[in-house]
Amino acid sequence: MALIDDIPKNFEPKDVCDTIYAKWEAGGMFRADPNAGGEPYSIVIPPPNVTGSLHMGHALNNTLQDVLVRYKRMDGFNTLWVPGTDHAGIATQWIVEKQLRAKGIDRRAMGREAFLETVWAWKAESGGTITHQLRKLGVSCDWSRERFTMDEGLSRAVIDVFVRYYEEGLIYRAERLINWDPIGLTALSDLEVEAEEGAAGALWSFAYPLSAPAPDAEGNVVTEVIVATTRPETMLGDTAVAVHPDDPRFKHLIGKTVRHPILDREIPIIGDAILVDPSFGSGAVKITPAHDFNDFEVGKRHNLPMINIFNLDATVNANGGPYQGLDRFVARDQVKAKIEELGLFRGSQPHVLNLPRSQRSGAIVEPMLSTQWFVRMQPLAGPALAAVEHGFTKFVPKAWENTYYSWMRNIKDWCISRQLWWGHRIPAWYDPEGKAYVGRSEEEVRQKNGLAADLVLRQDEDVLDTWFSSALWPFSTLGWPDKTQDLAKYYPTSVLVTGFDIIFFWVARMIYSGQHFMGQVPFKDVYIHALVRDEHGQKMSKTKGNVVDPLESIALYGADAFRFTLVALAAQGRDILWSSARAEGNVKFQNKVWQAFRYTMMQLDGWDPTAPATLSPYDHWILARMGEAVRRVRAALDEYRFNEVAAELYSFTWDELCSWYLELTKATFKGEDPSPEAEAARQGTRGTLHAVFHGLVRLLHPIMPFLTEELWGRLPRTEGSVMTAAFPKAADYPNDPAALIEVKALQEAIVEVRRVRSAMGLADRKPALIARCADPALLRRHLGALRDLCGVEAVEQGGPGGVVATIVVQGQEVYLPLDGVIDVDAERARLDGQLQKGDKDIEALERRLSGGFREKAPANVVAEFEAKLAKSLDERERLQKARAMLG
RNA sequence: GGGCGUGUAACUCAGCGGGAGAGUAUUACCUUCACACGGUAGGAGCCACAGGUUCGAAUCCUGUCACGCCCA
Repeated sequence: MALIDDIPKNFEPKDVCDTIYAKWEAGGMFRADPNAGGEPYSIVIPPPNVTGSLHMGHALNNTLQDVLVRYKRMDGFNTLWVPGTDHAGIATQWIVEKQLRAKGIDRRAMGREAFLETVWAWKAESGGTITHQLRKLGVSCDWSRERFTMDEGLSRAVIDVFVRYYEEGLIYRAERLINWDPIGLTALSDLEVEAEEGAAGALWSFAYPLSAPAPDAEGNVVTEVIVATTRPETMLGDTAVAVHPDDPRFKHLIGKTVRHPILDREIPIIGDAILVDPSFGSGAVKITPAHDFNDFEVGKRHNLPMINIFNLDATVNANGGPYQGLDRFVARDQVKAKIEELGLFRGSQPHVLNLPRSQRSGAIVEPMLSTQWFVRMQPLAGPALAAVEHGFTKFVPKAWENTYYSWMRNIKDWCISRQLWWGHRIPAWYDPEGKAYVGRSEEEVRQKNGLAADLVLRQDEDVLDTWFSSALWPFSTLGWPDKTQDLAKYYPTSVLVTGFDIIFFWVARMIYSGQHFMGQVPFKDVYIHALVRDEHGQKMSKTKGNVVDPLESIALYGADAFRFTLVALAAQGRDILWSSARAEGNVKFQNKVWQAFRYTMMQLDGWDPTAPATLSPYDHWILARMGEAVRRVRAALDEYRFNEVAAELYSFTWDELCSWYLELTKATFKGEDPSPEAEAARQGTRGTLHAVFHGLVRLLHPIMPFLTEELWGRLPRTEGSVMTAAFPKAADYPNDPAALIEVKALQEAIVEVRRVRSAMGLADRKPALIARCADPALLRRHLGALRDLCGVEAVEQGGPGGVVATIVVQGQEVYLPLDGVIDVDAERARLDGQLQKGDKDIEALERRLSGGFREKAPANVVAEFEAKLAKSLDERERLQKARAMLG
């Protein structure tokens, strides 16, 4: 039975992918062994939300990591890719709360422990979803090392870090103005607040009456100070009015007071040059230190009282007097009405402002005075900045380093406590007086502080920001704080692959955490990829408007073509617009590889690697081209130029291997010549076909793992999995300049003959043509190929005569007698077209070569263009002669 | 307000100092024994606009316009 009979006519990913993946996983092929040899190459996965499901961003992110890991694994590195998931505190807690609410259950009513049990149950139920979806993508991560940010080991790392930071004075508890989410009822970090830009608001002005009228510089009596605000309700918490100390309009009022028109209190007028811009608004500013970050700073500078006017749900509290109990926006309207009623309203104008919103709940964030835990950032940021500045960690593309720098240079202390239940509980205990003790456990706290056994301690109710644990991911997943083999072998990791949206949230925090606890940055490179625009409809809506589900895409195109598409689209830039047309094109590519393989297998029937074999120029040529392709693919992979990897594989496979080499081998196999020379040639070509496919399958593997595994299993003389076969080296494929020149000449001849045929309206191979030229040696060497690829049956020696079409190959006229085949007019028209095109070329080249080009351009460039011009001129001359002969 | 990015063929995008590229779509011809998910040949672009640097600019610089993102 012939080899090809075993091979299905088409590649069916559905039928084989799951089986292949299961075999890899069961075979332990993803598993890393720190004791094995090889230079380490390690990656930690950006952990997706444990209860999430795979979206296009994950698909891109993990495909790129898998490409790198598979490449390095094949290339002899000791490779580890650590997978895992993130507990995603706020997001997960809210999902579960919502589910409970649907059943009419309130989490507070059920209590902390019962609630956490419910969350764990939900995690158990849905937690496997995304990791199973990742498997569909073909990722080769070491599932035996899968981690979860809340598992025992990582929790221990979190507690340890908290305690160490605390002991070093890098974590403190204090009352500060923080971002408060009045719907989620928790503090947020600065990063969890997003600005809703361009919200329509009003700049609303009112007057504070002076407690005692005062004369101004010109002696006029001043009775009020006008202030403007976008949040009138906050006047309930005003504790000052600020003016610029040099503003002649107000200078004399500094130190005087105004009367609060609603609440019975005096408010000082202060001078503050930092906050007040005399040219903005009235030049006077109301100050609400407890509900505005700028005002808070003013309050600290001037020792102002800080009056909190809101409850945690952003209703007005007792300090708001008559408005107590009202929602902040209801209170706003009532305050405005009251001011108008009091005759103090002084106008309003439309104002565009940025509304701070909670990233999770969408609530308008309220700055609130609150006691929370913070990480002191300055001491950590310094070394983290230096690490990138000195290149210990490199961002690719480099431009992202500026983003990192600008954030790190202006970094503020990080509020890490969250008023949630799902997360790492803060390891702090309070005695009845409220004094905090920090330690790894209540026992440790008691022991360390010599607390009496009967002293009641109460653990902090709050949990840590999820990113606090994510920040430790590159070393906590490797076993830290224990000194593990994994840690010794695989830290620091080789590269982090992630999107630019979490440079601040995650990348920066991992860098300083790694430096602080491991003494080394956590990764050498950070590859920042674009975001796939689709599901939020930002740009995708233009064409389809639909969310693209990676699992649907995998079902539709197969994981390999899907991955190939993502890689091909992964060029530098900020956006990737998913293109189903590209995906469809890559399904065709996948099929092309399959069909080329079928052809190869057909020809490998009768291959005897031990038989005498000689290589044709075509064999030498494809091997040389293969070497070049390997060189380029490696270079592109090494520099994270993923789209170039895909483009190179595509064009080598299709445009060189399939379009030329496979076609050229047909002539070799068609000959029935039984001579030993002919048989040796056939064996040589069989060996070359095998060598090329043996290399190509490995070269394609990192991007198309399933297809290549399937092919590898069918290709003779392979063993094991392609996953662990060596990645091709350029040196495996000898260069052969003579073959390159020879085949280039042949290609030129074939293309020229085909053009004549096309222009004459002739079919590709019929009728057969004869070529005639002065020196037929070159063409005669390739008669088989000429016959096969452009229907030239014979090459004669001779000149023009009769009705001929003329082409120029390698500077030699080649005549194609066309007596009785075409009329002269058609050839005249064709030559005129050729000449016109040639004239355009010559004109462009002459223009380029004029001016100062010869003097100023580098010699090699000058030579290159002069050669081009000479060739074009020569060709034109020959074509003109041919044209003249036709009259 | 500060910073960054994008504007290239009908569509989606590469290229980012040396004669304009890919996929899809499109035109003509071809049911050739790997592949019609194919083959052969072609058409299609003042590379947003205006200046400048250079022998040479889609590519570098300046400005303008449009769209997008980040930070305050």
